[in-house]
Amino acid sequence: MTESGARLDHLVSVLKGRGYRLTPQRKAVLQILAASDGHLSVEQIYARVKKDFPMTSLATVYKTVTLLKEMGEVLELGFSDGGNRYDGRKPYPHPHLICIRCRKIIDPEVTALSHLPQEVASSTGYRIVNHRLDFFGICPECQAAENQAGNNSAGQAARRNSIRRW
Amino acid sequence: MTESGARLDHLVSVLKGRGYRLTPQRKAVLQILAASDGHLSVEQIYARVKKDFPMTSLATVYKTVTLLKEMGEVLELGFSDGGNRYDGRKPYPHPHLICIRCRKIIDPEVTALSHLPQEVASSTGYRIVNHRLDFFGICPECQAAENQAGNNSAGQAARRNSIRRW
DNA sequence: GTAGGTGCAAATCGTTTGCTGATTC
DNA sequence: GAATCAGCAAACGATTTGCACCTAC
Repeated sequence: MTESGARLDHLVSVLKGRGYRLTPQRKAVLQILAASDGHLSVEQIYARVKKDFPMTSLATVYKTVTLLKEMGEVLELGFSDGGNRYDGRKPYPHPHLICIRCRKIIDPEVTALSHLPQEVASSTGYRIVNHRLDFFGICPECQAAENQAGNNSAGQAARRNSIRRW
Repeated sequence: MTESGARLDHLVSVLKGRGYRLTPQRKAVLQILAASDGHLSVEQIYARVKKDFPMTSLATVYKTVTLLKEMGEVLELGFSDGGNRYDGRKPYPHPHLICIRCRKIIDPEVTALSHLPQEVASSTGYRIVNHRLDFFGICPECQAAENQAGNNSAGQAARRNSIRRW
């Protein structure tokens, strides 16, 4: 069985185990989340679901994603500008690396972080339940594009206009 | 001179140095940011500004905070549920510890993190320009409150209802 | 005097919700 | 056959914006 197939089976069993119904729309969302690279927006999920179920509504996608999030089977990467992303394959805290130009997100390997929550808990008395580590930068492709644009004013304007919040 | 006084002078000089006018409303926002604990919401800033300038509008507070953010003099802690906070004293990346019950935010001491951006840059080819590390947990006060509430159903309902997104 | 800033209200946009008819189990 | 779910459209809430008037310089 494929990795995404196993993940899909798990999601289905968790859903049914809690007494939720497996509608075609939900199954489509689960499939997409199980097979994704882990950084989909709701709009992206919606677009892919509609290929199979054109009458699916955006609200249903939101409801399903929220349901999975509450069950701990999807990790929400929330951003204040509304560009939220969802990871249905690794629904536990892990570092992310986000390109501020093209919004691509990857999972970098970062060493020796597992002790940090315990360290913070010990020094502050807080009970740590979650954490998040994001790096923001410019991916190699966007760096190349910027270099190619050179120092002409059009390139500078493009760079100015691509500044985003995070 | 006090620390917040020095910080205020710095903010004023940066603003004027870039040709921006120092209006009473802006000065009030700068004072509050310079004197704050570093984790104010826009609404909190607005409420404090209005004590001195009751006719100040929320839009002006937003504009001033955005201006300072673009100048790199305020750190925005954006959250996807809209509860954004602003730090006018330490406008550079540093870890935060957020209570998911009362929303209190403190700056924990976390060791040996400065090498991480370089490590990620080396292994991925990204040019890292920013990063963010947040810990989410329950502060000692809220832990005590939950223990006092005990295992009665009212306490459990209170805990259920206080779950927030992050 | 004038460019820039303020206040107001309306617009924006991702997300949530109320409701009615349809569907899973 | 019910309780749950989907679709729709309206509501929501933080933030942004257009515009007419005002004011710091």
